[in-house]
Amino acid sequence: MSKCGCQPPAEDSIHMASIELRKLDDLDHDENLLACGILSTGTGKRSLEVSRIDELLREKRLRKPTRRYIEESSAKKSGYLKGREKYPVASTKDTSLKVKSCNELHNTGRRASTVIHEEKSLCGIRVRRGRPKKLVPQSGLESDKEPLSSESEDNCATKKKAKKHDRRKHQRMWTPSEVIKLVDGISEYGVGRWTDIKRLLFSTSAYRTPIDLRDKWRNLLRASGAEKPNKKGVEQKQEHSLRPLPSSLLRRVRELAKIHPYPRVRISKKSCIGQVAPAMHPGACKSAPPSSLSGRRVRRKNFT
DNA sequence: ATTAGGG
DNA sequence: CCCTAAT
Repeated sequence: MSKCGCQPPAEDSIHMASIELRKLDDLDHDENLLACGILSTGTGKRSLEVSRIDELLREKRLRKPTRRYIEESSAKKSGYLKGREKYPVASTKDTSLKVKSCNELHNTGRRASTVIHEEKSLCGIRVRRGRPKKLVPQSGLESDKEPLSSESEDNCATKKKAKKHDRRKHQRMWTPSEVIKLVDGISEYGVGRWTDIKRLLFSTSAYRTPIDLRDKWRNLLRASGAEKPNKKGVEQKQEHSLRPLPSSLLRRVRELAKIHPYPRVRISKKSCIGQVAPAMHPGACKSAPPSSLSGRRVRRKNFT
């Protein structure tokens, strides 16, 4: 009978133990395990068990847990989870850091190899969005994780083949529901209010920074063919995408594109003389009311 | 701190 | 997506 609740050493005791170790790389626990093993085995085949335990210990000593490994392992076990980070301030810190690094690199000139190395490792542990860290399960963010489909979220990311292509570390597919929500938010609050939209509609998303929303909107515009009427008769190829957007969405996007000057009115390169901003109809667009320019940072009631 | 634009 | 410049 094991009094400490540990399983008696079995064939795969090592495996189990390793898992345990990974979970909580703690010496105390390890010692507990050892004690448990000894106790449970009693005096019978003690030598054998002891040797096993010794092996176990050695194994542990050999491979260090490594926080990264722990994190990844834990994350994978729990399905990698869906949250990414918090989106907010981390980016700033990260950016500044990186910028500084770059500056240093430029300043020091040739002997940058060290710096480069540093930056690489820095990128490796970058916390901006890639690190699931601890993450809470989908407790609160169900509103976003509609039961629609796929939502594998993780495996469809970017790790597939691009390991060295720094750009696009990780992308997440936009689910139809997300796009709908985005369009919804844009139609409600107007183009450009990305932060507001993010806070209101994607507050639980954990990924999807305001910039992402804007980018997605840009892509939507491109996809809906609402941009660039093309002076010449060149027809826009519909770009048969692998993920054809629902026609309803397309229509909405087009509508929004009509009333929202996202790509900002194209001002002629040389002359902006006759360019008058096409006054948008008051009722059509709630965005950019000149009067609210000062107080546009109003916070909506947002529940956590 | 956010946004727009470009890569 | 990521980065940078501009506000």
